[in-house]
Amino acid sequence: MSKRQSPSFREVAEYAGVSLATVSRVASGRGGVSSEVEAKVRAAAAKMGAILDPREKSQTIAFLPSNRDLLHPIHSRIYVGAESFCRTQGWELVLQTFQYDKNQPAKEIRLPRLIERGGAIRAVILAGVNTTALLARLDAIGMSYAVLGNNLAGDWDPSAHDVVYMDDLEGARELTRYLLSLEHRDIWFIGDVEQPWVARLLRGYRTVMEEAGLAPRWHSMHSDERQAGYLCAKLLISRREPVTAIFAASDPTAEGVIRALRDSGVRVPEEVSVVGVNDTEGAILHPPLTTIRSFPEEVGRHLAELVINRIAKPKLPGQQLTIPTQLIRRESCRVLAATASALV
Amino acid sequence: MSKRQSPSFREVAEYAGVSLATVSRVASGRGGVSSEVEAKVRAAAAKMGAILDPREKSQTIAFLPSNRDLLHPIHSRIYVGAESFCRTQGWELVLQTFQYDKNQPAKEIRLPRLIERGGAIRAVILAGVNTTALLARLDAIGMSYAVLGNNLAGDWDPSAHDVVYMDDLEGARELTRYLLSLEHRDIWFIGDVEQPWVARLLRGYRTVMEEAGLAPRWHSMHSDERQAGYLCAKLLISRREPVTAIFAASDPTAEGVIRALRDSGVRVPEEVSVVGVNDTEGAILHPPLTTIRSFPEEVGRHLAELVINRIAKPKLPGQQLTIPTQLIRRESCRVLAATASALV
DNA sequence: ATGAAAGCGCTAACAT
DNA sequence: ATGTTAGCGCTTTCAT
Repeated sequence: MSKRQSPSFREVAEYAGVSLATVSRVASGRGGVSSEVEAKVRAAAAKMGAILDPREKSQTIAFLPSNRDLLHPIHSRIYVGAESFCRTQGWELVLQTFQYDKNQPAKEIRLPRLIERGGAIRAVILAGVNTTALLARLDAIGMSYAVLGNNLAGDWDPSAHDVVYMDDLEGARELTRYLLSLEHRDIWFIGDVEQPWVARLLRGYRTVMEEAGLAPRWHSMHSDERQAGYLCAKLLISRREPVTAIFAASDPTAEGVIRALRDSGVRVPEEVSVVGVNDTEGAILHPPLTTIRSFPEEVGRHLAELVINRIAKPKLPGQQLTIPTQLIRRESCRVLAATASALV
Repeated sequence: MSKRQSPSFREVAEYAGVSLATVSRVASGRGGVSSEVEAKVRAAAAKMGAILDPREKSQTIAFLPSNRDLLHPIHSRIYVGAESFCRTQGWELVLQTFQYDKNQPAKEIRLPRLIERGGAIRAVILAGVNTTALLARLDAIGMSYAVLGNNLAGDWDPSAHDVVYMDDLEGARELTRYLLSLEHRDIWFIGDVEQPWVARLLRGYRTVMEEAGLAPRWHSMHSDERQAGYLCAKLLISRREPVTAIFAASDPTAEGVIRALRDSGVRVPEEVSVVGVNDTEGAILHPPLTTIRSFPEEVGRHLAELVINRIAKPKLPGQQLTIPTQLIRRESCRVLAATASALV
């Protein structure tokens, strides 16, 4: 056990030429201190290596996949990537699921106790589905954070924050272009459009379809991803919609779609091509699924890097980073041949 | 903010009829206090609702899936089940992956900082792959815990601890019996036998095979589960081993097996039946996989229940709980018909 | 092993 | 807005 003790408030006070009470006031953020004196105190503390905020002692960062019941594989993998980077830097990373209402104003959000109270947690990585109110809440308590940009609902200005994006918008465009390159024209989009990232995928799909002079068509269902895929596909079939390819908003959704098609005697990819998103389980489906890979471990690594950098240099302007996706061509798509879809 | 303050050491001292210093000594565990006086102090503190151990203030439990690089879906789901139970009881649950050497003695294990230091964490749930040294370490620092029994290597006495088991041993027996009931006789077991839970599955398989007067046969490979399945199955094929059914030690392993068989032109289940374990991805495979379901959320719930109970009643004898598994019959198995396996 | 008393680090109350 | 002073909660020292 090292005796490494940080200088006391009394010592900081002497060094800064102020009273003990003033240092205490600065440290507690209770107010009643002029900004000049506060700056003087903070400068003194920094120079002496004194710790005013007990959080500075913590070497632990929190990873919050907010507002998700289950622990999505993507988020597990983001955590794993972030954790392993943290470890190399001497930091530890704990994960805690937590929920708050999407309409809750900043002040009313009850943060996890480790974050709210005491100096247990030094900084936060936000994943999951978040609102700007949570960012405001963290700002208010002076907690540093980096955030996964994809799932942040509503309007906000990313430039003021440390943000990492998975480039699913471009991924969706690439996927759609790929289907077009296979001569498909009757391409449907299936997913829960209420989810912000699905809305963005839809946007990418629409852009490319419209640029190609085609009518984008989609069906949305707010439900379990897999089930939504199954039910939406069944619906398309029963309505005898013209369709030769289906863009599913996730791999599980694609799995549901494929199962629905198979149950209805429609062959994949011979009659209908199917693509998914994220490459979470595409490799083990039958047929193996064409999808876009989104490198969650890499995303986690960068989130960790940004937040650790933020801790070291609080004044730094916010950084934004976009991780490209990669089209993974497997066997669930086929060039649209003379053998038209059974459904047309 | 409520003013609920716990009684001070001074008050406890007065109540117990000892000095402030003695209470401080008891609280810090520094020693130099007779056991009678210590008991008197603790009794007084308990009666007054005073907090001697700062951990008592914490309402947060840690979930440690130890020694696993990735965050296995099973462990994610155990966490989710445990977290949601904790939440209903007013507790929070944080997850942290952490590694230690299997040969490390208790004293040398570096625990996560939140657990080692300060009063951040009240108790621990151990999942992942653990050694008895970690249990000893937690005992030494007076940290309450419950442990997932399946993955604890080596000899130990469960009766002294709070343990939850997934009954994979009986699951393996049931699965083997099921294959026997389909007339299979040439049944191979594939998995990484170095993993404690795989060793137990193998034991269940062997027991039933031997009771049926059949020779158990297995192939082990220390590798990625999926890849191990693929390579072991390929090996069986290339060696032209007689085989009509394969017991894979996990669903991913079964997926590898099925892919290897398909790549070699062997049809599942027509020529070879395949089963998996844990039902993590069996439902989305093709053909849908017969497997045993192990209810990880339920396991998590019970782990949380045991550890919360332990906090409330530290003197209670250890409790052990076994969660049964369930055979899930899907389409990857077939009654062995006159059409003998292509490999025989 | 225990207590009395001094000391440390911080907060709170009060004064200006 | 800042300093002075008192006080709280706990640890440490020293004496027995």
